[in-house]
Amino acid sequence: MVSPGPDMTAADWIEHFPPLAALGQEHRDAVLASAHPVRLPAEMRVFDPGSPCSQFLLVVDGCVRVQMIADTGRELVLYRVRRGETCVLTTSCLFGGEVYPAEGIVETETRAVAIPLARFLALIAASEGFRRFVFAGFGQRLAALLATVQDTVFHNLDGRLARALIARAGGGPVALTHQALAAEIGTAREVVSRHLKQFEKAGLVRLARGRIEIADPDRLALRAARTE
Amino acid sequence: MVSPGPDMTAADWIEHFPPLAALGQEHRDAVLASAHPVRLPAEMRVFDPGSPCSQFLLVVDGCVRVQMIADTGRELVLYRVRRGETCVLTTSCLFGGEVYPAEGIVETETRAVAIPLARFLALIAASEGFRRFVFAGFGQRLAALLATVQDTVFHNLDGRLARALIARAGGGPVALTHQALAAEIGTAREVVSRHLKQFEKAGLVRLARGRIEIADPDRLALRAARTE
DNA sequence: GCCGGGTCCGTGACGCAGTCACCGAAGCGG
DNA sequence: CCGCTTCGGTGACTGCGTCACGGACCCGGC
Repeated sequence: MVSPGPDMTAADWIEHFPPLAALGQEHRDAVLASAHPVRLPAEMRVFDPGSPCSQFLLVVDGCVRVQMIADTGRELVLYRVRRGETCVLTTSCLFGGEVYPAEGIVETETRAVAIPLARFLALIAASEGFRRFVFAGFGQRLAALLATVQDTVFHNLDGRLARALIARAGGGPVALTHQALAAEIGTAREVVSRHLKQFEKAGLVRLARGRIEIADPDRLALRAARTE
Repeated sequence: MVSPGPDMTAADWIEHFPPLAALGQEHRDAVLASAHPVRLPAEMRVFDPGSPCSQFLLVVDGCVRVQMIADTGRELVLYRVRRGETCVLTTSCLFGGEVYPAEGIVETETRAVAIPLARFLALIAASEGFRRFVFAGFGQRLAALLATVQDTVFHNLDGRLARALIARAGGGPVALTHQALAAEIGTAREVVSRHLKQFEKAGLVRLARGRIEIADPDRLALRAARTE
């Protein structure tokens, strides 16, 4: 599933990865000795529900999307792992000896450093800096994850859709399908289509096949702020 | 918020708490030196959304319920912390320096050992056994938490209610209000009332004010198994 | 060109779930 | 016995998810 990239060594990557660069020479050497640099192409499935988890992953560059999938096919994006971040589920599964409860998909080509479990545990034991890095990121991502869950369970679609639109299309018109938005907020494609049509009628967005453009950012932000 | 119990010393409690008993003499002494035994009365709010988190908590005996609350008043029980367990949110907040994103309510009088952050970090650094205990429990609880979330987001009420009934009333008739069941599965009281009435008509349960009794465990279990 | 298949979107009908407003019934303390 | 509080029941309405289907667009091959 995971293979070394052809053009960079572990040392190259780690040198460009701030959290590890701050580790201190001794532990950096330890990581260098056992870490595998990996290159993950876009669209690749990094893990599925039920996959065992055997190595710690630091994302150096790129973006991995982590989502749950229902039997019916409905999806819900939990979070994304970006440059300098780690995956809370991976860490948790490593520690608990569990299998993944969700799936991970590479969104844009990703470079990462994989650290085998034994080496990871040794680093945790040896380096306070490494512990701090792992656990602080961990706590922050879990908090964000719970906020997502709370939003999905308790808040209505209008606001959730507006927030997802701003997150995905806030920087200008962007390729984005109704299905992708539906997965983002855990609902069905038809529902998103209907709401988007309302937004368009209200002059908030402009729609084209496979593209969405925010027409009135201020008023859309107003909708996004209402969390009922 | 948290005060020492009057009748037991930290040593007494730790001696009766298997995970700590397995720590080895040296680290047990370290815990003894800084841990506070606490006694939490039923109904007490241990923490609220926004509370800072400054100490690690091991539950020696009793039960603490952890739940999210929406602005509208709707609730969702995330998990319970029982004998020998720790709270995944507490651990996560400690590591990440976050505030609690949920609230904790004591269900039955609870005894616990509180370990201040500094001592907790020292133990994590020093003892592999303690690390294993903390992180293994941690991973398992996070997995269970995500399963709860998935259930709430993707599955219909019938099955969720049946499962909640079995979990709460499976051991015989029990004091249990519709409101409590609604909070358990993250819905509204009226909805639970209507479904329970259906269950009663179907001969699955017997209802009385403030009490619910399972009349036909086998057929109720069938409903609980259907996760659509 | 134009034809065919795949992806994306629109829509109506329907059923389940959440909300609101209100009421009655059961327990409990004075 | 009365009044208060908690608990449960109900109808009307809205929002959302599901199903079924069809049309629109895109991109390849011919």
